[in-house]
Parts: sequence; C-alpha cells; structure tokens
Amino acid sequence: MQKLTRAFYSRDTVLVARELLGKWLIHHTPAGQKIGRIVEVEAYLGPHDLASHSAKGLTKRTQTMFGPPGYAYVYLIYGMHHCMNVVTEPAGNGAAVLLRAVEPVKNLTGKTSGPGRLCRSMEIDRRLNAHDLLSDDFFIAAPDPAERFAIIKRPRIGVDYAKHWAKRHLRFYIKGSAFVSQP
DNA sequence: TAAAGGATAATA
DNA sequence: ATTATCCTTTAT
Repeated sequence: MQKLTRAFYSRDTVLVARELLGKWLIHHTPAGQKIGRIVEVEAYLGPHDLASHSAKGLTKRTQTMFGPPGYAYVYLIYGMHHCMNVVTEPAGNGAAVLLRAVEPVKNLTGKTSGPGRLCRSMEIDRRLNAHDLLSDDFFIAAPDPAERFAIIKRPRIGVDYAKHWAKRHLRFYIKGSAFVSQP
C-alpha cells in the first residue's frame, strides 16, 4: 500500500480525478482505522468553472481550495451534510476533486454512497478542512496490486445553476460498482 | 417532492 | 443585521 504523493495531486485535475478511482481513503479515528475505496468522484476545475466554489473567488471558505495540493477541503452543505474534496494543481489554481462515493473496506457503518453519507460514515467533518493528506491519520493510498477497471464519464450532480458547465462530463465512476450514488 | 438545517457571502 | 443560497438526504 503506497501513500499518494504531493506530486500526484499537483497534476491536472481531470487526470487526478480519474486516478483517484480505486484508491483507498484512510482515516484514523478514536474508534479505529476506517478505510473506504473511492468509486465515484467529480472534478472542479477552478474559477472559470461556474460549478466550482472557487468561481466565487478567494473567500474564507474557498481559501483551502486555492491552497497547495494534497489537502482536504471539507465544508458543510445544506446545513446538515459535509462534502469532502481533495485539492489539486499548484497553489492558486483553485481546483479540487469531490469525493462522491466509497465502497466499505474496513470499519465503515451505514451507507457510503453520496458525498454527505460518505463523510458521515468516514467521520469527516469540517474540523478536517485544510488537513494535510500526506499526514498519517488521514490520507489516500493506492492498494497493493493495482486494479484494472473501466471508467464511466457522466455530467456532475446538483450543479444545474452552472449553465453549460453543468453538461460537461466531469463525474467519473467505476463501471459496474454497486456503490456509486447515481448511475 | 419538499422540508430540514446551518454556515457563508452578499447586501444594508 | 438580514437574506439568499447551497457540489444533499430523508421522509412524506
């Protein structure tokens, strides 16, 4: 099992999004080590992408997104759910990958499909915002034998306000996985 | 299908 | 200080 490096995250967001599929999200909590296999992600490209938070410019909330790559961007949505993103590309680009669904590997309880439920079962909340994903208690790693699978491209979810950006195929998931939130 | 819920950013 | 908005989920 190999922890992903800073260089991995600093590349093109779409590339990182596709390569995050099949990787393991690992979180050490007081209750024990939790592991989920990433099966669905979305790419948010930067300020020019109207669906991205960074389109609003640099604010208190989005500053993590504009920071260096390999950090977690966690925020509260609709007052009751958390969403977890991974910052990509060099600092200042404002790009990130949203984690939408994982498959339970270890110590996960409840459903793990959908950004809110993913965070609930992985015990992610906004205290983990700006947390370094190269740390030892919260990180992403490649499982030992690299797997082979087909990747499906679809439009992103919940971004109808973003005009033509809503139509772009920036959501990726593992073909045939029973754990994706929306086929 | 709509209500819930709270932080955030824009407006005043 | 007030309001509109939000990368969702759950229950009616």
